[in-house]
Amino acid sequence: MIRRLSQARERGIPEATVARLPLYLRALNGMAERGLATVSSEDLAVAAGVNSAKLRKDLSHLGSYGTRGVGYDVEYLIYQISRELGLTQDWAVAIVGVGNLGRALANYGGFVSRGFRVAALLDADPEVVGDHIAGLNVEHIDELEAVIRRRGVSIVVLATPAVAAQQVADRVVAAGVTSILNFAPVVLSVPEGVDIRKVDLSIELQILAFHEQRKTDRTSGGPAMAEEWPEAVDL
Amino acid sequence: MIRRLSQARERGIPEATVARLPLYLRALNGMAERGLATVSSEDLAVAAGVNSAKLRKDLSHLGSYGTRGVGYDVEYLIYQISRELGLTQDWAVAIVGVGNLGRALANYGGFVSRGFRVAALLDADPEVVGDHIAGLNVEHIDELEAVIRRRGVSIVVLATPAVAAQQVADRVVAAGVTSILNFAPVVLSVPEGVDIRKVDLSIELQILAFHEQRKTDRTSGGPAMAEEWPEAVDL
DNA sequence: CTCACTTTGTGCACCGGTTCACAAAAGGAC
DNA sequence: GTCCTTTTGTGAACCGGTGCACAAAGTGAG
Repeated sequence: MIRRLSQARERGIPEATVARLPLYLRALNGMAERGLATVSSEDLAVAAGVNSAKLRKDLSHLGSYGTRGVGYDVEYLIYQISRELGLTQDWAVAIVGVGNLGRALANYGGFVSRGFRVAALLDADPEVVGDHIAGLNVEHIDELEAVIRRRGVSIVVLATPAVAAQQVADRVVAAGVTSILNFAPVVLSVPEGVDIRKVDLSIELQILAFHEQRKTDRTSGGPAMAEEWPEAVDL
Repeated sequence: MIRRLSQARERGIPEATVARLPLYLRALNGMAERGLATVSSEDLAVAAGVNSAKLRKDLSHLGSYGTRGVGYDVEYLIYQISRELGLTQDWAVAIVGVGNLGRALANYGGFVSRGFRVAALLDADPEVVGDHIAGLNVEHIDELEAVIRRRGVSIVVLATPAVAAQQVADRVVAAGVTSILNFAPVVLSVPEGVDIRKVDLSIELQILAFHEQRKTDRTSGGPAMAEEWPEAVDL
């Protein structure tokens, strides 16, 4: 029996689906460790914290890998998702900026585990250059282009101060890198074709604060709406 | 002239808008520092990296704070967004888990700067308890409930290992906290009414890898689609 | 074989969010 | 005052994503 692979995934998986595939993968790995051979969309959906219809639609974008009346083969599905995400190959990652966050990222086990390998740590501070962190030698930012080229770095993680981020991003892009994970709290501008993902701790907290405020407002009467706003507010 | 405040924001600001307000706020603060008095939606949109129509619609959810033909008053808009996000009050944050990531978060300046104050650091490891980090004494996780109560903690940041996260989340919720920022790579289950936001470094990398693979696939011909999959793949 | 049961894959209606495009409003020149 | 310019605020079309609900496809019992 021939699978119509090119039919189902001929062009483009929805972005929302791509963002959930790692979630499914993590749940599936846990199941594989516990020795489960097959799993229903319902069970996997619960484990991943999503709706089961959504899960089935997501998986249908990769191809028709389930068996009606049975479910999905855990190992096979792990392989298919891994391949789709590109985790069957080895990605060399460079971390720029070895402050507290950069250090944390370098030591973060989750990076190394599946497909990703921290291939370089770079910093501008001569005080930090030469340090050994997570088995790696911290190199000077001047070496950026050479390191990217020599070690085949294709993903760069920016953990620099905000002021340095754009400048480093420009050099990284010029060196041919097209995937950047940015932890600096700035809006980076990069040419078309370069993918940027942003993780912003303070934004996450502010969103939480908004909802928290709503919750507490509700219990203590409506908000006081001043017509004039306090002129001497210190922001 | 009386502003119809309760009209525009009578109930609920769209979630997508809330997520962008911190972005606008950051851009506005930069402009205030540079001494700008007013700003047009176009300029602010560019600084925040969004479409100007979207920005205007977002701001219109807070009220009608612009002046046609002129733009927005920078200071006034900063105040309105800050108030809407709940940043005019002081939020006590506890960080649970003082590993590399917890340490990085504790030292992260962006937390303290606007409205947030790290009020406690907690860990289960006796080796770490008693350490001084970022001017705070690391306390034992047994003190969790007491610390939350005594210091009025309303937001908890989870930076624990994955296995401990759910357990800590349960205790935190039982202690009355309803806002959690989770860095552990697990799907937490919490009762209705508790807000969870999740930051997952490895998921971000996997999404980047997916797009990176697409880009490189395109340059080196279509992907080779094996009908049989390698049986002895090591995942 | 047929029948009963399970579970996938998907058509379709719905919904939140984005974007365009423009009327309404404000300011300035005269 | 009128006219022209600028920029906001929003109606309406559009678009991607969600979830219901069900037909199709598979298993297993008899």
